Amino acid sequence: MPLAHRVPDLGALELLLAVARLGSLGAAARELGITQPAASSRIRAMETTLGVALVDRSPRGSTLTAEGVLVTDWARRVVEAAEAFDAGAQALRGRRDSRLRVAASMTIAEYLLPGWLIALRAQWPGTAVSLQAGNSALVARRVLEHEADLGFVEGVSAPDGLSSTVIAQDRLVVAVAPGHPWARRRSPVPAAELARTPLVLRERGSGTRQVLDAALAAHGGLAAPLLELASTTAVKAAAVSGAGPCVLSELAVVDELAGRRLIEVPVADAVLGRALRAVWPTGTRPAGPARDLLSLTRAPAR
Amino acid sequence: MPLAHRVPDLGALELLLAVARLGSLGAAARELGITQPAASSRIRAMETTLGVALVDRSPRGSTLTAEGVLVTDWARRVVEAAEAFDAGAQALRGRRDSRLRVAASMTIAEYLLPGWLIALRAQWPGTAVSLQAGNSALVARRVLEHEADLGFVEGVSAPDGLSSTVIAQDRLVVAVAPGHPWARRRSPVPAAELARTPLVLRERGSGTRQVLDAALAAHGGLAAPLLELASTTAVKAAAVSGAGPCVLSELAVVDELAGRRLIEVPVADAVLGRALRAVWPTGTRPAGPARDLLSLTRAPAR
DNA sequence: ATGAGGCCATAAACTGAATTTATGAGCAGG
DNA sequence: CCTGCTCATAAATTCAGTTTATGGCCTCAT
Repeated sequence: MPLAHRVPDLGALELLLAVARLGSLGAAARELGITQPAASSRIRAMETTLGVALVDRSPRGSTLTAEGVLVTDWARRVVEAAEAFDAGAQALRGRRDSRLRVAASMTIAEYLLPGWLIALRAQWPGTAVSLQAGNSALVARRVLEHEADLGFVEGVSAPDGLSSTVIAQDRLVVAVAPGHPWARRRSPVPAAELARTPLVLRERGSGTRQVLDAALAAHGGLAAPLLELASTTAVKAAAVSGAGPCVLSELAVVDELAGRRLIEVPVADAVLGRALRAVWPTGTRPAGPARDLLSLTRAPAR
Repeated sequence: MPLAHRVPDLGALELLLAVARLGSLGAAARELGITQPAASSRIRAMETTLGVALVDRSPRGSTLTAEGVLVTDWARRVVEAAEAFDAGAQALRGRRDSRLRVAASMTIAEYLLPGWLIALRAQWPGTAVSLQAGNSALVARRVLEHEADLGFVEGVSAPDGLSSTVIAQDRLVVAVAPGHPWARRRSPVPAAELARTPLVLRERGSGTRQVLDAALAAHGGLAAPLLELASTTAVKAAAVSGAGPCVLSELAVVDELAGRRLIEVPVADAVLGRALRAVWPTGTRPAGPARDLLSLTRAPAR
């Protein structure tokens, strides 16, 4: 039952990617700092547990089989997720003495920041980053007190005393399980109907909840929630299992929408957009590493 | 340097998710079939290597710390990628005697199929699936010869002798590295300019190349390629490192676009869309597991 | 209050898997 | 025909994760 027994470990997946890239077991082994027999043995172990030949070995190198190409592509996605984990974890560990101290809202820290950190590392290696995640008020305070060099918040406007630039546009999405009646609607749901429908929501006080409250105030205000849950994950899980419609940041549900575990329900007459902003103390322009990071996050025309 | 030493293994990540969900080390251990001290030790090891406390332990259970929530969310993405890997790998191993034999083009097998398989497993557990990946001609042949119950191809029209339904709309995307002049263009690139620009492409004969050839035939035809590479991955890598513009399926570059390693360049006057189709022998309607899978893949209005 | 039952931590022995060292065999190219 | 690359095999070693066994802490119910 546990996944870990059926999926090769990260080291083996990384090795497979190196073999694919370098075309040789031995070269891949050298790159990863292990010996060639170890690499040979790991690849072989992988092939036996998967039941598929992955590489064609020859006296002048190894190339992937057709199945190997596919497996390698799937492996790449696992390794990329692990890289994002690593980038985030390093920032979380890095503390006060870091060259770049970042404070970010949960949503941004969770979905966007790891990617930025990977890009930052690629472009300016050696930048030590520390991350503090929390709500908008915490981010604002850290930046104002110069405990953070750069902050990231989602919200309609920037907190007092802070300059900001919009780096992306987020959007709240109404989503339901595929079996829900709204999943088959052709026309958008009127905001008033959304307002009077019991929803699966985060608890009062979350940023998402506040935006939703404001957007539906003109349409009669939010009905009593169907469920009030403490985390984005719990809200998603409830909605996927059919509890009812949920409202979450687009960033939080892209995967579920792509995998059709949730279906987006268009809404009419309500503005559910919100800006994602980088913020810094008014007066001081971001410089050094903060400026580098900012340049990576600027949203293009999309 | 190797990633595997800094990122906890999949078992530990899975354990962390179970702890988050169940609120207890012991309960999580039971679910994963290990003993409580083992779970305690793994979580502790994780905390020391990450340098961050992840769970608040108490005599009546364990809850995640603020950092723990973030780490768990990042871990979830790794585990989800591993689940996709597992689903794909199982289908690759499953052979002739499977209840559902699928043939799919590389792009679909790589990006879409694992998600479908996970959904299929969730909704109809115990369906044994076998997967054969290859080009359109191979998929068509397997389906015609009843070696596969269902096929998935990308292309303008369905192969002869096969019925089909469009399950999604794919699109070829022109993308460049952020430093490329086209990345800062405000106006779309005219098709004629694209046609006379040397591009980074897959080798002649690939589906992507064929669609591009057809689309640009009316605009002077493709210029000699800047680079001709054998795999989608190689094309992406070349484009990311600034070799020049590449043209790839939208599915292949969503991650790079989201992480701003590549920038999409809009193109005027050229139709770069193509349908993704499920195909089956004319006459026989998909039934049983094939029908179940088909129902999962039908594209909604998006 | 006091015992029962949940939770987690610690210690020591065990097990097994991954690794290294050492070696051999096949193929290309000077 | 030797040199240098490739990968495979075998045996010894090392190390990490696990289990078994125990103890402490807290809450709840008697």
